Amino acid sequence: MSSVTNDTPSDPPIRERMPAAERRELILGHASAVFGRRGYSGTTTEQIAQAAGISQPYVVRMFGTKEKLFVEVMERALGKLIVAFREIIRLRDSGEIASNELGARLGQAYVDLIEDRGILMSLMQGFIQGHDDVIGRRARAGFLEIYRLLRDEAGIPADDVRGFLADGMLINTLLAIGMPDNFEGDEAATELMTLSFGAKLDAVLCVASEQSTRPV
Amino acid sequence: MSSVTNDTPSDPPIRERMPAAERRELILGHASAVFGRRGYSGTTTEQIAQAAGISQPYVVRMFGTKEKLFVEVMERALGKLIVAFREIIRLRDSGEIASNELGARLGQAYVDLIEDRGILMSLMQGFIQGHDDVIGRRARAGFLEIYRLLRDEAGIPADDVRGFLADGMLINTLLAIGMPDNFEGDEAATELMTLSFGAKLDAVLCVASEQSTRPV
DNA sequence: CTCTCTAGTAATTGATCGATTACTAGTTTA
DNA sequence: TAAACTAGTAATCGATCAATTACTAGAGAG
Repeated sequence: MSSVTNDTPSDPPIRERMPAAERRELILGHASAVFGRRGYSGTTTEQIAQAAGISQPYVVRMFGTKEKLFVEVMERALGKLIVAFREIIRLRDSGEIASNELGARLGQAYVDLIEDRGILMSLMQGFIQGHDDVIGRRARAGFLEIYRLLRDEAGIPADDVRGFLADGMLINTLLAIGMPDNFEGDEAATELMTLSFGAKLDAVLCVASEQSTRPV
Repeated sequence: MSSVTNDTPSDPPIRERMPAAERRELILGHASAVFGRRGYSGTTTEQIAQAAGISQPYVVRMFGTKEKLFVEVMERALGKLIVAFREIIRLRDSGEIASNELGARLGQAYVDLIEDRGILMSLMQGFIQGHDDVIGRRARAGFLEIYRLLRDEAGIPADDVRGFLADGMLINTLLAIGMPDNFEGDEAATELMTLSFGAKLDAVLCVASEQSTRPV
């Protein structure tokens, strides 16, 4: 009797048995969503297990500890962000987009990642966990990796990179605070989100209404 | 036998007995520091009690629940932020500072609040807790309160307010990730912090070295 | 001096959570 | 087809934590 409470990542038909590598990726996806919403300490391995439709001990045994799972989630998120940015830089290098468009396109690539909210949110939850020895160290390294990527690989002036990251942190904060799901037509909230999410606003509010009415 | 492990807020000589109102404020100060570092779920009432030099049940009984204590910490932090901003606006209204300086002075007022890191950090920990019904609701209201204050009372154009908040969120993230305490001379980290903290960089690194070598 | 608050603690409790152990069913291989 | 490995679960354990209870000491009022 597998009473399963599935979560965001587009529930594929519940399969009973699955190669470890595939199960691993599935767990990471759900863990990303739950950690992203509830934070590291606020998330239980049981919540992740339920989201992934498996038993709690299996989650723990596959990753060793909750902490190791969280670090893997962070690394996966960071990896996806870096891939997205590098792709834009590649398009610039190959002349497919103009140099003066680079910043805007990178910004769009960032906002596009909201679609899977777990990516940006689990990263942010890691950033906020700076006091933890192992998570904090990984988070700082990851943050600086992004900074160097934008400055050195993309060739963006340092203070523009700072501004870019600042915009990103505001976006993260608005998502983490749950503004898209709970603004209830508030005029100030609407204005601030319009300015922050730009053309992606519709998508953000759409993803919000999908993901807000769910358990976990 | 009062074996006391005091925390940041400039340890006054340990007094045995104290009026409730005074004790309350003392607890709020220490709770702000601990919640700011470890987050809501990551903090135990015992850690707050040790920081404040009292017993764990006393902490709980004075505020009812951990959640109520956290909300009070948030409200106190928000209050201090608003007071700081209103003071700058008042100086502008009374002509003591020029209108075109307003943004810079508000920014400085924000950065000055880093001195007591608990204020900005406990607020940020609240922002990140958007999924929680009661904390999230309060956090959203507080965030929008700051937005309206800057836009309507200070009269700053909406998109400049957005930029201002973005800069603030980057500062918060750099503090929360523990960059000032752990950058270890890294070139990129130094550059980013210089750009973000500006003239306050020295003070930030100083507070860091004071507050990093402590328990809790 | 004693009565009565007020400020505080020690002890404990029930719930929760991460982790471990011991098991089972399904799949592959020889 | 039997052996060996892989994918999974159920049961449980020890630790931790917020909260409650029941107590004690000190200060002020009469």
